[in-house]
Amino acid sequence: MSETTEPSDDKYPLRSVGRALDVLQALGAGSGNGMSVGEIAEAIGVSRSTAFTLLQTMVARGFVADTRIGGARLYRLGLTLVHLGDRAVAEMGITQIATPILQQLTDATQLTSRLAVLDDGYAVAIGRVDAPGPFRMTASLGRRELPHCSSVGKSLLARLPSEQVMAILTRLGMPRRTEHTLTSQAALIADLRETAARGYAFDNEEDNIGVVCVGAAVYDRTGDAVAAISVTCMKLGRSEDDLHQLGSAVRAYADRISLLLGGPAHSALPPLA
Amino acid sequence: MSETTEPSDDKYPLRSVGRALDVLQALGAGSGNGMSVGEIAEAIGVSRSTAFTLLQTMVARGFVADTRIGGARLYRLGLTLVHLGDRAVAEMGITQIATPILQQLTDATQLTSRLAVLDDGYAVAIGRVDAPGPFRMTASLGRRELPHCSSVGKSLLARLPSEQVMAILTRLGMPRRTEHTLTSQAALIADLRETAARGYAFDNEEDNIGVVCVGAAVYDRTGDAVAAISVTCMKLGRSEDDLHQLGSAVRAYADRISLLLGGPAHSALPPLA
DNA sequence: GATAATGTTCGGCTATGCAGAACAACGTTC
DNA sequence: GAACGTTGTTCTGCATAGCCGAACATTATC
Repeated sequence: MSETTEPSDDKYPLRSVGRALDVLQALGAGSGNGMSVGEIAEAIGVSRSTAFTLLQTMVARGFVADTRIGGARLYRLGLTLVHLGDRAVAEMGITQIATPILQQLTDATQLTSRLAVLDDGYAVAIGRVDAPGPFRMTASLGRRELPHCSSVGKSLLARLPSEQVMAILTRLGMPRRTEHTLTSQAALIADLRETAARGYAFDNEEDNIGVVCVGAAVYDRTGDAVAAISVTCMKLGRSEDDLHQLGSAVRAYADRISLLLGGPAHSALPPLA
Repeated sequence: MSETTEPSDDKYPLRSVGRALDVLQALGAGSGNGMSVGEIAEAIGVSRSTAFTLLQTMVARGFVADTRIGGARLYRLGLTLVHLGDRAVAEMGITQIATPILQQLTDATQLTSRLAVLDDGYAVAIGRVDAPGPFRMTASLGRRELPHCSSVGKSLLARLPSEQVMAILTRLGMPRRTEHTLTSQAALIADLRETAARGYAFDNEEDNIGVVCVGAAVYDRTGDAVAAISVTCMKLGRSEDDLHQLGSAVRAYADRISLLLGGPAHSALPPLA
């Protein structure tokens, strides 16, 4: 997985600020073993001295941590970011309510479960309970994921008016991730209709071969889908029936969260506008 | 809790970057309901137009999220920060190993448990498992906390050579937080000696009246205290004996994490240098 | 010990980012 | 419903903050 951090064409008002953010994203995309000044400079396309100055200011504030190792310095993401990320999640409110239910869902299914919201059209996970055991299924938080090949994305899109869905899909595109990815708006909207009817969504190897996710939406007082939850598992040896059974289980847990928010269960939803 | 975000005397190389980071910290310290351009401008001490430009660049990158509400705009922390915070924690490695044990500790004690490391002398939580029930004991992640009045802080300091401890204490100061806070280096070092001997540390209403924490250090292959765990509870009606019993329980769970890291249990530690 | 590969500092030119004021879009009040 | 106040947004010009390249310092490598 060689993610290249593109120097994000600085057409933004504040160049130095943009570059500072580039540094953070480069460190976030990096191998995790830290980066040297030179590496960072190259990654964001500036001179070493510029990168150095950027890093200095961010280290002073705890946004970047540095560790000297002999004459060299390695830079990594600082813990201030942990704090801000935690605050950002806390401000969303849903997380505290949902996490215990996610834990129950993971206990019941032995699968990694996630909580996600729609952000600017993207599906973004804001909570997670890892499956027991050393399985290390990469479930990162806060990363923007395309909604058309994600169970939480589809759960959330399913309750949106189709003009809005089409606007989002047009804006973000529907790139093919696997041979099962739905790449036409018509196909996806048909899938969303089914999803809305049954109350749970599938990602059937549409994002990664061999991996399936099952998601269901969470509704607040106003009946809007404000979030979605999902579980992730291996396709290997699971029948259609198994997946549908999993689906109604996930939907049941989602309904429990909706209940805590004062929202309706899926079965009590008003029809789509 | 009226935390004022001081405009952090811009004596840093890059002014605009420093201000951008100020904006993030202001949003993090804010009420959580979002802030307007004007509020932010005032908080960090710049003109409205400057704040506006700063916000624009950060919104474009997802570091800040904006929500229009009528003609007004409210800014809050963006989800990109969640991603970076998650990456920062993931890069520390310990978290994945420790979290299941923290969960067990919380299950066994019904108390909120935390995992923390020493960062620049400060104690910083990087993992947390909340107690069941709606108790809302504020346990924020990633915030720098003074080590002299924290059970995790004291657990970590206890295994450091006393010159280093004194250097840290001198640098950070030992402000009085409650009537029980240890405010002299001599008193704290005596406490640390006891802590090192028994393998668990107390914060006995030293940070907040009515709240006690019990912590224990986690050791890696090299025998260094790389992290510490703790539980937090109300003082109300707990005897000395109860707390010591809790202490040896926390120590036992910390030892389990050390074991997973290939490090020694507390009882197998070499004597201090 | 010489060479290479870093990290760090310096200085000068330029473009950048700053503030303040003008403009626009709302909400509010009488 | 019109005048006002408030807040978000754009504009413009000047000063300086920030960028690069090159020199210097430091540490690994052979």
